[in-house]
Amino acid sequence: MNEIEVFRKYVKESGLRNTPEREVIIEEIFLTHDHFDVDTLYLCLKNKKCSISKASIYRTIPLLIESGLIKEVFFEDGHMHYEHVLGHEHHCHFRCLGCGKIIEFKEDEVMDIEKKCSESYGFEVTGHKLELFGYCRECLKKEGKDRKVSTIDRVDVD
Amino acid sequence: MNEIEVFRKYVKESGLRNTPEREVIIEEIFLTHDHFDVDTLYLCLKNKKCSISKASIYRTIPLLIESGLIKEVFFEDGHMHYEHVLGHEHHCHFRCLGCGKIIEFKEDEVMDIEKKCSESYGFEVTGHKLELFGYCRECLKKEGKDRKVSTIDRVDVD
DNA sequence: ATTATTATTGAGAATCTATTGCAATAATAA
DNA sequence: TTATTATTGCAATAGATTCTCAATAATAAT
Ligand SMILES: [Mn+2]
Ligand SMILES: [Mn+2]
Ligand SMILES: [Zn+2]
Ligand SMILES: [Zn+2]
Repeated sequence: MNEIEVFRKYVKESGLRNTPEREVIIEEIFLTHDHFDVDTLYLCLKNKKCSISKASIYRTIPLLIESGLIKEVFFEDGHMHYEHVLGHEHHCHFRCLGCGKIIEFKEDEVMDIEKKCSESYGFEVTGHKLELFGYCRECLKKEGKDRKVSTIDRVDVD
Repeated sequence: MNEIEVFRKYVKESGLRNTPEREVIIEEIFLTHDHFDVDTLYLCLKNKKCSISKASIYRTIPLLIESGLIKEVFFEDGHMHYEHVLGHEHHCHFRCLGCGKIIEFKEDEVMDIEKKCSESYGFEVTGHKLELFGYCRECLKKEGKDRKVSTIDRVDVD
């Protein structure tokens, strides 16, 4: 089931109505794997001549979250940033405090924490959000700082 | 060094000036361990007759973050929520999607992830934010759901 | 197909959060 | 005590999101 089919199913089951505007929004969001915010999405569609009002975009976002197509990633510069979920493996985010860059990385150990938390507190954990802060390799080089822990030059994990 | 002393030191070293307004804000923030937002802080001080303008509160928040006294915790209901840091052990947050409750818990394993991330990518990791989502014990009981993983009734961890 | 029902749209107004300009005030240094 | 200038409070502003409402169109019923 692709993103459009998922949304159609969700819409039907929720007693809502599907519209071309919503499908255009979904298609644009799933075109790239980048993080996005309402304004860039709005301008992007405007440039492609398939302009959709901001109100409709704002009204569609909660539906896309509810249907599991997108999720909130981080709040920055006064507004929320999102990413699509379907077909995009779960990952964490590293934010460089030097250059502002966001770097994605995969990390399974958080699942252990989830499990431990379930067992210990009786929670049902359905998801998580992990963000690391610090300085990226480029910023460390630029400032001539040394990395704290290691000097190995690997990029692969797991 | 308590929070006021830390702030005085920070202010001096940064070439800023300390003011009674700022100390009132800090004292209020360190009165309880609760999460807070600008508006509740403002109203709280207003009720205590030590009213301080919202502009000053907004202008003080970045200084408190910079000096390491508070940090951002989560963005909810259209605005940021904070907590004080000094004298408050680092912890993660579990958010119940049922009742909205935020539950704090301690978790050391994230440090391993930080370390692994440093070593693998050459980042200098200075901090993290981990949030788990799901349903708390009370909400699970209310809905008659069963917990996924365990039925043990412990609350202590580590 | 036609009609009825009502969710959705777009435009702009309204609301809410956060920032900024400015004159008065007050913290620090000389 | 005086000079310097950061800070304050207030009001204006900017920016993000929600809301109002009339027109439109998706779905269900006929
Ligand atoms: Mn991402
Ligand atoms: Mn907390
Ligand atoms: Zn960087
Ligand atoms: Zn709950």
